[in-house]
Amino acid sequence: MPRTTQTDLAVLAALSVTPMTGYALREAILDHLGAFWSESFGQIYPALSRLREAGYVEAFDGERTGSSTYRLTASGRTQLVDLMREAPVRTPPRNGMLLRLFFGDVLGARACRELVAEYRDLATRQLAELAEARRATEADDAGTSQRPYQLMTISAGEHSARAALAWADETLASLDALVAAGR
Amino acid sequence: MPRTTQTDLAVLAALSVTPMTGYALREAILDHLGAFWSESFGQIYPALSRLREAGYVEAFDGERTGSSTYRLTASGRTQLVDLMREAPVRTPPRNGMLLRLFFGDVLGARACRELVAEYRDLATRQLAELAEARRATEADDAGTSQRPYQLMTISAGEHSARAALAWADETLASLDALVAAGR
DNA sequence: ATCACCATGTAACTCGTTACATGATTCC
DNA sequence: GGAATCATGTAACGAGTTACATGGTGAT
Repeated sequence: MPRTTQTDLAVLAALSVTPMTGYALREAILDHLGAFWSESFGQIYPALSRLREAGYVEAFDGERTGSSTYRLTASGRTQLVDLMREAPVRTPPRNGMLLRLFFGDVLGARACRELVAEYRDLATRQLAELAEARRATEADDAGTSQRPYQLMTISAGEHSARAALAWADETLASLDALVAAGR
Repeated sequence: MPRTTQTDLAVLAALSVTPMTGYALREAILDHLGAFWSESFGQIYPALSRLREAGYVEAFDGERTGSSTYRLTASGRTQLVDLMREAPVRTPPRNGMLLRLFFGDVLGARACRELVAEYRDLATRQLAELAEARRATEADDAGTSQRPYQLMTISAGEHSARAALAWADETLASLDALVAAGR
């Protein structure tokens, strides 16, 4: 089994939709995949060099001097499908908020309340962003074959954010009860 | 702002409950925090050395030769509280399943269905584990001051897993419709 | 004795971020 | 001409995993 870079997969997948510069790639990933994926420049540029050497993408001069736009090659598309078929890599969980809450008696109910309240805000913001993304996706006439899949990922975010919200409300109530009961 | 290791926080927090060996530490983290935290030996042992040099933990000989049990010192408890008060580190999201689903037309509806079905299974397993954890926590008479907090983290897992389950069911139906409509 | 488990530790490797350096273009 | 934005790239750093090496203990 050869090496598999998660970044390669994301980059090839994004380029399969439309050719882009490295800079635009990052923006596209942030805009469209931001809820469940992220890449930084420090990953994207080395990845593009690697993929070009492997023949999976090719660069052609962009509109500006000193910028190049990348497009997927035929072998790049094959590689993309291969990478997609590999089992997703599970990132080991690391939720700093829940870690702190688990040991909440060290921190005190008041401080925990703040942690959870912040988490609730985050979920609210995510819901708003997802609503916007849903509207944009449903309005977009191009790429109708991609739309149902994109809506599924948006729905995943919505389910998750609503669950976070419900949990936060329930937990804030419990924490308030703890505070009222003399910490 | 000095360095902050996530691992230090987890280790100090776990040792605040009861003294342990490095090996037991890993088991405890896996058992009790597994749903939202993870540490490997490669992190734990160096962390223990570091923390001992800093005076945050001290080792005393364990029951076996060649094993030492670590306990939190007074300054370690102070440090623990300080670390807890720091804002949780946000891990950038990386969900390989959703990445693949977003570009689902590259992969095809059938393969996507399998991805989602696996995800559903995972959520089901998590729910079972959480039910067990809830029972164990509610039955445990020791450390009653920690119990409400532990139940909150269990509830977080339950909300999240139930949301994953609901989404998966909804999405499997959509994918079936796509397959039926001629892929 | 041998197997399973307890226990410790390190080295190699991958991944990923942040900060920095650099420069072009566009808009005002 | 100055600011914001587009664009590329690298170096330093931190975090984390896996695999390996090593040995003690307890039960059968």
